[in-house]
Amino acid sequence: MSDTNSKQQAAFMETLTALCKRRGFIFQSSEIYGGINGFWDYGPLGAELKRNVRELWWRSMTRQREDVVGLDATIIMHPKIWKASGHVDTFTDPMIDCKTCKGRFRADQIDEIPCPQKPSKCVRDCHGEKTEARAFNLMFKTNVGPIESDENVAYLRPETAQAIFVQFKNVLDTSRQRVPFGIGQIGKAFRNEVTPRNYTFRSREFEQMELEFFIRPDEAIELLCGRVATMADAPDLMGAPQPDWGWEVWHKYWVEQRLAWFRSIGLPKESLVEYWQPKAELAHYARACVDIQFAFPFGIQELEGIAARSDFDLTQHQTHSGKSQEVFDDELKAAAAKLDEAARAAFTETVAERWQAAGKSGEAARAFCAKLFEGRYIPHVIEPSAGVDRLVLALLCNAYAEDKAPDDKGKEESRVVMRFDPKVAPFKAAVFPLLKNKPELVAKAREIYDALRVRWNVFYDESGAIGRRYRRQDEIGTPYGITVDFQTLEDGTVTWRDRDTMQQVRIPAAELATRLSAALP
RNA sequence: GCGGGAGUAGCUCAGUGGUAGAGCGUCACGUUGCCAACGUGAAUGUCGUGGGUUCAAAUCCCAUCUCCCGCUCCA
Repeated sequence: MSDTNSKQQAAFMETLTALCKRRGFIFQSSEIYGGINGFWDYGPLGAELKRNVRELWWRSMTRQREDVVGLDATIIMHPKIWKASGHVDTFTDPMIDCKTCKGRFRADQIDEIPCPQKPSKCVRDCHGEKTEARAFNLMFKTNVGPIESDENVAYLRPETAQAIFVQFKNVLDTSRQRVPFGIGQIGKAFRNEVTPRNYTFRSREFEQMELEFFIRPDEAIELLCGRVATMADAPDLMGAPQPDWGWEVWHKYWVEQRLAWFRSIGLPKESLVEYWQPKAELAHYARACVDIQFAFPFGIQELEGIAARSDFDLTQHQTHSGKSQEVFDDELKAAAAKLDEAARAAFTETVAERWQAAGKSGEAARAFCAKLFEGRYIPHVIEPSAGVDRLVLALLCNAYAEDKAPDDKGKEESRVVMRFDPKVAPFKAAVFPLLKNKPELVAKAREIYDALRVRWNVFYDESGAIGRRYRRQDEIGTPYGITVDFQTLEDGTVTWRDRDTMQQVRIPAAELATRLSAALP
């Protein structure tokens, strides 16, 4: 990024943050006490915008799908969950900083790690000036109960995913779902980031919208369908999921579904990047991970990660809790029952060879196959996990526009307009009486306003010249303006003004609800 | 964590030791027959916070918080 670009982009972010504050989208948390780093509040308009995003996600991911159900779990959970997930071990190590070379090292490894400046010596023995070992933990810590002790330490969840995994069995038992199916959740998560940066993009308290979609292991699909469909079969990813889809197809399916959703709420196709993490970048348990990225002014950054996590998470929780996370699949058992002894042995050996080629144990493969023949397995999972706050920020960045508009004398003036998709816009419409000092206009406008606000978030404004009121709504992204004038009193029509084109048409007031419904499916 | 810059009205900013300001915005009243019109009036500041120097601090010093930029970090 060039220096000039970098300055322009910083200036853009300053303009945007100023607008967000001035109009009540986003405030710094605890501002009157000097603020607190990495925490942000949503003002009246931001709260509406964010709520719309959550509602649209929830609707498309759970209510409009037969195969996904919802969950709303607690933020504080049993600390063993974070042990099982790997978060405690990875993030509670005491760390030592070297003031000389600026390196940061795990305290238990300073005898092994060579000094970056003088590799012949280990970090312990090098000349660098080092800090005391300090606890370095990205999880927020608290105590359950009023007494602070090591016995009752708990953590604020650093991700919402684990709650879904640990309630997997309860949801399966009560929701009448069967694999493949998903559990969706929206909720707060907390990470004690080293450097919160880029406005709300990386915050210490943030909200996630996550789906854990549980699928059969490929080997089970092979038993059921005879073969496993892959991307080479060119499956229809926007159509209905098929029983022979393996993890690869399911993973790509969710990438496509999610991209389509982002476009549906107003992010243009060209602003979105599908980034496939190279093998070396993947976490050890992940088979594939795609980041859906957005071209923010400060760089191309992740909005959502879609990971194929195999059976890692449920297996971890089965091991740590001692509670089986296996499902029973009677279709699978029936399919296996049709195989004779020799066919089963052949299948088992094929799987064992495949696993061994991938560096896993043949013994484990044989045990796994024996379970499969009984209809039992631990489901694999595809995880589309999105950040609500960074998506709201993307919508704000994407919506901001300055264009030229004529004033009342026909002179060109610059206009700030937030081009939100109507579905996410905080206010869907604004209702104005043309003149405030004409009681009959005010009464009619208020009548229309009262009728519309039953269904939509609608704004009423009577102060100032009409053009000024239009511009105020442009700046907060209200897509439609409805103006009551003298003709309204005669024939019941109003003017309907479009935010983006500034065109006006006369329509009967009775059609307003139909118009709004059409724009807000 | 390191280095640099910044913090004064809701926003953008001026003010370098001596009465805290401007533009825009907001609110009220009047005016106004469709794109930031006009008139009159009003509100809003412990000058980021805490301490120090001084007769006197927005201004000088120290500490601290927050924001921005560049490194570093980011399961």
